Amino acid sequence: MAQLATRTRRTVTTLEEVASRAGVSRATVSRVVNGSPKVSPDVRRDVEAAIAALGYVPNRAARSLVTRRSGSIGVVISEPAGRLFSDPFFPRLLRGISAALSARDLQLVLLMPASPADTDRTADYLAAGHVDGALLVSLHGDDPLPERMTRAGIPFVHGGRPVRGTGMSLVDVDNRGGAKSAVDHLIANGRTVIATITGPADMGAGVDRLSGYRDALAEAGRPIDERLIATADFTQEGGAAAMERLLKANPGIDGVFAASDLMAAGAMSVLDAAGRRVPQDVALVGYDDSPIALSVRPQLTSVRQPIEEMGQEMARVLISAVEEADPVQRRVILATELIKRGSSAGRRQP
Amino acid sequence: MAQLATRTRRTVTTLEEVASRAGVSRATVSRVVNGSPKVSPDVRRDVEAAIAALGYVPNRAARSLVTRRSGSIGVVISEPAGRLFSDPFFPRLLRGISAALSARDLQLVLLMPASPADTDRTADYLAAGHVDGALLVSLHGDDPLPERMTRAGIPFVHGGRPVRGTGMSLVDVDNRGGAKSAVDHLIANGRTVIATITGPADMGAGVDRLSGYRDALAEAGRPIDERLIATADFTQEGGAAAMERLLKANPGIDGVFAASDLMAAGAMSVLDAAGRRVPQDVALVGYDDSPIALSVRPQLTSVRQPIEEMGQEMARVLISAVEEADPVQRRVILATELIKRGSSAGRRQP
DNA sequence: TCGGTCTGTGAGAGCGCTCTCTTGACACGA
DNA sequence: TCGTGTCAAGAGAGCGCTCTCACAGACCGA
Repeated sequence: MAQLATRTRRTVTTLEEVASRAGVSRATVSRVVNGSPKVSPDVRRDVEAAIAALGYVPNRAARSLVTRRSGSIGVVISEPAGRLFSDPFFPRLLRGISAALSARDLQLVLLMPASPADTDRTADYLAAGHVDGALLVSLHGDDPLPERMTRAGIPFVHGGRPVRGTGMSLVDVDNRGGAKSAVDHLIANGRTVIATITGPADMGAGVDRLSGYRDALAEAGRPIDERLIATADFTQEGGAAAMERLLKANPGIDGVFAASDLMAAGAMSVLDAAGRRVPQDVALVGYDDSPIALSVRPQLTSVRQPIEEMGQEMARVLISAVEEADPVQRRVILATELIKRGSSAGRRQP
Repeated sequence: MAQLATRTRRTVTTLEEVASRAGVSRATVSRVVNGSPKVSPDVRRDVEAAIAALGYVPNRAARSLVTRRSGSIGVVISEPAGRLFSDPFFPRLLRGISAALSARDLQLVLLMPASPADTDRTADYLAAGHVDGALLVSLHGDDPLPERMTRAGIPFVHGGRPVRGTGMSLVDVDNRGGAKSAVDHLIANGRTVIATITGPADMGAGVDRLSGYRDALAEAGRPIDERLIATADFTQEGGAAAMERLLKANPGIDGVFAASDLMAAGAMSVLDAAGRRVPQDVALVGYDDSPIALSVRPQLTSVRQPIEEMGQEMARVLISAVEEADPVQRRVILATELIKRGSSAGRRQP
C-alpha cells in the first residue's frame, strides 16, 4: 500500500496545470510547446515560465494517441551472431543512427531477431504500426521484412549492404569506388602485378569491391589476370590461405588489395613467412580501416568507410519519408576515403 | 491530398470494432486481450475469432495513457568510441537484453550519448518518465545518470562492470572467479612460475581479475612475486610490451594468465619471437573467449563470460523492479567458464 | 420462497494531449 | 455608426484504451 502510494505520487505535471498557473487555456500551452507562431510574446513568456517552474514534460503517449505518430523508429539488425560480434560496423552504424534520431527527438527502438520465429514477431511488431518507420540493416535476400513493411505501408530504409529486390530506399557506402581508389593507389605506386583477395561472391560488398579492382586495372589499360584474383571469406585465416594460393601461382606479385583488413592481416603474416617484405617487396592495402589496421606492422593502408555518417543518412532519409508521406525512393551512396599508411609506403623502383 | 488520404486510410482496427463484431462490450474485449480470467470460454472464443478476423493490434499509446506504463525500457551505452567499436561485449549484451525484453513485449529504447551534453539530454529523457526503467551499461564514476534516475524514481539496473557508489542493482560476471579458474588451471598443469598481464588499475575488470590471480596462488600456498605482475591496457600491443618486460625480469616463466585475449595474443607473438614454445615452454591463458582466441596458433585457452545471459539477467532484474515497485537491491554475479584449448595443453614435466 | 453471495458482462468516466471551430478584441474604411 | 477583416485565445470534442462500479442472472442455504 505504501509502495503503491509512492509509485502513484510520482508527480506528473500536465498541460492543464501549466495552463492554470500561466492563466491561459490548455490550447495555448500546447501552442507554445509545439512552437506555434500564433502566440503573443507576452503570453509565450508567461507559459514558458510556468513550464520551467513546474518542470513540465509532455506525455508522449497522450500526444501519440492524437497525432497518430509514435515518435519512434525501429532499427532491425538481423545478422547471424558471428559477424555481428566481430564487426565494428554495427556499433558504429547504431551510433550514427542514434545521433540523428535523438536530434529529432525520436526514439530508437532496437530489434535484434535471433531466429526466423523472432523475425516473424519483429515483422508483426513493425507492421502493427508501433513505429513511424524502420531502418533495416543487412537483411538477407529471403527476409520477409521489406514485403511486410510495404504491405503495411510503413516507410523504411535499407542500409549497410545492397540487397536483392528493388523499389526501396537505400543508403550504402561506395564499395566499388573505394576498392578502385585502393587499386589506383597501388598502380600509382609503381606496382605492376597487383592481386586481390576478394570476399564471397554472394555478398554485395564482396562483389562490388572486386568490380572496383577491375575498374582500376581497366582504366589503367592493364589486362586482368584471373589468376590474380582469390576469393576468401573476409576472415584472417581465409585471407592467409588466399595469399598462399596467390603467391604459389604468381610469385611475381608486388601489390595486393584485400577486401577487408582482417584478410589483409592474414595475407601480411603469410607474406612475412614467405620472406616478402611489406611494403618494399609487396605493397598491401586493406579495407574497412578497422582497429586491426593499426595493430599490424607495418600499419595497414586501408579504405575508410563513413559508417557513422551512413547511419545518420539512413535516419535522415527515413525521417523525410515519414514526414512527407512521400513515396519517392532515394538511393544514397557515400564516398569512402583511402587512408595511407606504411603497408603501401614508398614507390617501387622499376 | 491523395497522399494524405492514403496515409489516413491506414486501417487501424480498434477495440470498439472488435467488440461490435463479437457482439460484446469494449470491456470484455479488453479482458480477453489482457488475459483476464473473468471471461467465459464461449465469449473468449468469439472475441478471439473477431480479433483474428480483423487483425486487431492494441494501440500502445492509448494503453500507455491509462496504465501509465510506457512499455519500454531504456538501455544506455555511454562508452567512448574506442572500446565500443572493438569489443564484441556490447553487441552480445544487447542481444541478451533484446531477447529478454521482447519476450515480455517490452520495447528496447537504445540511447548512446556521445558527449557530456548528450548524457545530460539522456538523463532528462529518462527522468521524464518516457521509459519504465533503464539498463545502464558501463558508465563511469562521474556519470550523473544514477543520481538523476534515483531522484526521478525510475528503476534502473547497472551492468557490465562494477561502478563506484552503492545502493543500486547490479549484474556482473564473476571476473575474480574467472581469473582464479584460469590460474588454478595453470597450477594444475604443473606450472610453477606463473605471471599475469593485468588490466588498468582503474577498471573494475582489471582489478578483479588480478585479485583472482592472487586468490589462486594464495590458495595453492604459493608466494606472490610482484615482479610476475605486469599491467597493460587490454590491447594487443600493451600485452606484447608487458610480456617483454616480464620475460626480461623473469626468464623462468612457464605460465602466463593474461586478463584479455588481445593481451594474450600480443604475449604469444612475443613468446614466439623469444623462442619460447606455447604451450610446451610456456602455457598461456586469456580472458573473454573472443574470436581472436580461435585465430591464433595454438588456439587460446580462455575464460568465457556469459555475456548474453548477463543481458538477459539485467533485463529480468529490472523487470521485477518495475513490476513489483520493489526497492530491493539485487546483485547478481554470473559464473564464468574456462574453455581449454591448445595454448595450455599438456602437462609440464617437472 | 427469500435474501445473500458469486460471477460474467456492460456502462461510462477519464488518462493528457491536439486540433478544429468559435469567440472576442481591435483596427480600419465607408 | 456599422460592417469587415485579422488575429490571439478559449471551448470542447475525441484519440483508443483500462478500470471501477453497477447490474443481471445463476446458485445456494435457510
